[in-house]
Amino acid sequence: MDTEEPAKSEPDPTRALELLWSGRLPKPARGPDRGLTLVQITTAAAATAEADGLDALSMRKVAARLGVGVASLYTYVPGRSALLALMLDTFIADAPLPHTVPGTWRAQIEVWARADWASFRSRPWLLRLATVRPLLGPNLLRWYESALRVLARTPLTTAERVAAVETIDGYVHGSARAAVDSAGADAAWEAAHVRFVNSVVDFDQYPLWAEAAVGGHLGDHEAHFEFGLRRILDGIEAHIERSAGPAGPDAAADPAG
Amino acid sequence: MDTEEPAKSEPDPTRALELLWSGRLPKPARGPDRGLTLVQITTAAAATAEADGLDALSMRKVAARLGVGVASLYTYVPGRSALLALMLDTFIADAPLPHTVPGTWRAQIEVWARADWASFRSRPWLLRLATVRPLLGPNLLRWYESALRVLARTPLTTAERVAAVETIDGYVHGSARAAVDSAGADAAWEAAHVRFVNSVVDFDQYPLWAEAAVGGHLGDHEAHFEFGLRRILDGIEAHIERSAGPAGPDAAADPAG
DNA sequence: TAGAACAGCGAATAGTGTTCGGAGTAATCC
DNA sequence: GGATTACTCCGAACACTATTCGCTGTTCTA
Repeated sequence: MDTEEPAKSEPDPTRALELLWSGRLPKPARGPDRGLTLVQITTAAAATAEADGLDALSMRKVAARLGVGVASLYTYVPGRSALLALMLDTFIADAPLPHTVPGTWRAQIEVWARADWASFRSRPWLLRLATVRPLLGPNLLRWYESALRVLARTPLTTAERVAAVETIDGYVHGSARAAVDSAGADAAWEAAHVRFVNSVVDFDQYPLWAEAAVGGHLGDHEAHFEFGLRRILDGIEAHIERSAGPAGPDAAADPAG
Repeated sequence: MDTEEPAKSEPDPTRALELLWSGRLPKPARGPDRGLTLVQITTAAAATAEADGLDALSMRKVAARLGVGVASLYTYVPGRSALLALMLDTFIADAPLPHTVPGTWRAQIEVWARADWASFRSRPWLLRLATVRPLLGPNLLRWYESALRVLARTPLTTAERVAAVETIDGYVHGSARAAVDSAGADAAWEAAHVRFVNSVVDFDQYPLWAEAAVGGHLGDHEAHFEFGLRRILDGIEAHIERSAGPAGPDAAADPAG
């Protein structure tokens, strides 16, 4: 068990933001050309995270992978935090833009939620990056606009659209986190955990939990996710229908766009 | 920006679990009595987390607060991870047990969700601890059983009850995380962030986002949380009513207990 | 050709979790 | 009572981490 905090309150996010939005390093006016590009660095960092986990992503390892000294990395990127922000904005671009998906608003949200879920499950490090006060990069902003656009097809107010996006996003993050954490467990660790709990817990005192455990329901994260997603969308849909009123058109039937 | 991984795959969680479930240290058969209790250590750790954040919770600082050497701490607790697990199970006990709340199942869930939300907002470190594959301690198990008991008042199946608990829990965690992250931002940092984004982003390209931003909707986490909670509960309620069938009794009207 | 501006980086600083080995203490055994 | 044993406590060390300083060498400009 181990956790971490958001940014060490870096004094100024400006340099990181400039990197994020320009996407490349300015060519030096004097002196030798730069030996690396931002893309190379971001890719190397992602590869390290993929291989060893985000925790083991140290500046030294990234530098080593790139064949440069650690201190050189700091001439490209202001620090580890900025590098993580670059990774997030780069790989978030893989997610499809919700408003380009065909179908009703509901179908669009389903695709978006499942795509994010799948992405977070296959790249746990991305989930961690996405859930700690991200710097607003161009790809994240593009995605957010697209998500709002999906909900703009409904009669929801601006405030409600934002709330709906945050609701779905929060839900996907929260349940992906639960799934990823339990999937990331070491098998031996998990076995020892289960053995201990079985040996020490009086099952009669926790009958419902015991029933769920023996039924194998406690670890079925895929099913939990789908169940919850459906409930949330049902709830939003009911709210939309109420908002539109019985006379209003069903916005869900609008063509995609 | 900064994140962290779950456990460094400790070889064996057994010692930590024993501590969690016994709640106290065995009296030594030989040698001097122990100078500290588990409660003292957990309290000191929580105080450190409260003061400096979870990131700054180092074994050295906890030891210093207790007036002992660092190495001594390791004779009480197998490591930092175990200490964090103890903190979680200790402070989770503050949450009310859902099934003891008066009212319908829906009222019970609302209390539980809001209590957790409030608890996470006031203790950001608890949220982090709760969202990284927690060791199952006695208080966490008690809470989970209680949550299942709330849903056992409805005609949901066992699998659905678990899914509903996970849905609500996932949602609360996910949206609390978003709220906590943005609240924890340094004011100067945030100001620099906003200034940069305003100077660089072409608002016309992101009209919906711009509209939400100027309307002040992007940061209203409390409203987002309430909106989402209502939708989720609406969705669950509709599902329950469908399950019960038009002839079935409305489980929501059952007396508490 | 001198100087400015830069790239790259070795070494140092200040931290981290954890372990090792020894000193002191108290109960037990002979 | 004296020796043994099991224990607590902890200073120092190990192997890491992010970040910064100051130096070397390169390239462009005046």
